[in-house]
Amino acid sequence: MGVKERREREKSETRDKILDAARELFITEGYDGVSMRQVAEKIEYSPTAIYVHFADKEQLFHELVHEDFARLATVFTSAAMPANPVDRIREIGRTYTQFGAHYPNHYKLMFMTPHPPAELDELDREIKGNPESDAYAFLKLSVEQAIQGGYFRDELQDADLISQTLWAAVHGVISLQIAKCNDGWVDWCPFEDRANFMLDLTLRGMLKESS
Amino acid sequence: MGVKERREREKSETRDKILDAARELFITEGYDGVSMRQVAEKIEYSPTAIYVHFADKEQLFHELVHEDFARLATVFTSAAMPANPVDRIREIGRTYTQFGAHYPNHYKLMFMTPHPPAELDELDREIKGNPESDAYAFLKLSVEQAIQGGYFRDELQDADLISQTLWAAVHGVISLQIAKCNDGWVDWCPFEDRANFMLDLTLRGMLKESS
DNA sequence: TATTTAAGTTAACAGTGTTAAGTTTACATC
DNA sequence: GATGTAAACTTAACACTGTTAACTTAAATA
Repeated sequence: MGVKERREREKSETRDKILDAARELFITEGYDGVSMRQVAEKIEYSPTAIYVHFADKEQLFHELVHEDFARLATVFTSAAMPANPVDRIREIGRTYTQFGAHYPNHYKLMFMTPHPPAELDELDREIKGNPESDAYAFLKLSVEQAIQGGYFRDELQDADLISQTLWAAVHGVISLQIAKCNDGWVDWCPFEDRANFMLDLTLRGMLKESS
Repeated sequence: MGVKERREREKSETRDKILDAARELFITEGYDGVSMRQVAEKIEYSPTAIYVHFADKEQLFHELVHEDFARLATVFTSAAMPANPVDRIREIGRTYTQFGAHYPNHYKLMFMTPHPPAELDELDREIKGNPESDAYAFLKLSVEQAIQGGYFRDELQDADLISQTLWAAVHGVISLQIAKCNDGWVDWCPFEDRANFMLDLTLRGMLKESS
């Protein structure tokens, strides 16, 4: 009676093939630069075969985004993260920055492209809020520890507000870099300088002592 | 001999009609949500008539972006801007935030969509660097005044780095709001709170006295 | 009046995401 | 072993996209 299992395994294998091909293309070519036909050709299936596994292009993309959210969270938890919460926040920022600089198309898909609401499924609800699989939750945990450790000024108590603002700060540097790196209007400072300065600035704005 | 002038005027009139129609559609529907045929229908021309005035969709979009850059700069200079450079920087941030919150699709086009390099033409070079028509130049001027006024910590001397980081900070809040406002993963704090906190944080990180 | 110029149109091409209908193939049941 | 069923996959097609080439039209010039 292992037939059903094998069939499911086979199905999820081609599903994964689609995901892998799509990821590779999306990363290099961007969302609009990739067609369903290209994805199909890469795995030597007909274009419509994809629709057996995914409702549409949007959902295929969504699936990848979720996978890579989780992967980013893994990097956060696995990497040698400092014990000190403030140092850890800084390290999260650095990791996040590198992720964005390294995979700009990927980053664009994940954080710069508005998606329709897209309800959370069962798996999502399991991941959400878990610091080991949810990057935002990991950041928030570190912020909470920094608050409890008395590192931040006393009036700063809202871990969500602080986390979201830190995130936005680093995201601002990355996304501006991706969207505007070669427009002629602004003479950009080196990306790394901007990223470092942003982290210094926001952390200094929150820390108790201006050592 | 005013024939040539009249013809040019007529041509630029239909050109403007195209721009106005395109703007209205782009703002509400976004770049990908608008087709050349829709723009054409709105002004009751054939789709290909647009190509007499613009090389392609990209350039039509580009033209709008430049116009609105200039318009934003006008708001900056015309509005009652505080004389104190730090207060002015704060006000610039507020104005910019409102612009983004009010015209998200517009903002997306201007600051969240990567464009090809697109060389500057004559008009562009005239605008660039002029605080009255170039929003970035206006911000940078205020930052320079804040540096010279001794408001910032002494090691902060690079007006470009500071301006770009301030811009990135506010941009981070706005763009994250636009791209991720209704994803289920993060329980977002109110947008205004995040924007205000970001301005407080970055300015506090730069100011001399932590009053 | 004939010629030129250029704005605007029609028809078409190659591409897109997606759907409906048909095929194939492997399993389950009689 | 023949028959029925389910589901992965394909073929053909639809309605759309941005864009080009060839044509029309109308006005200004010579």
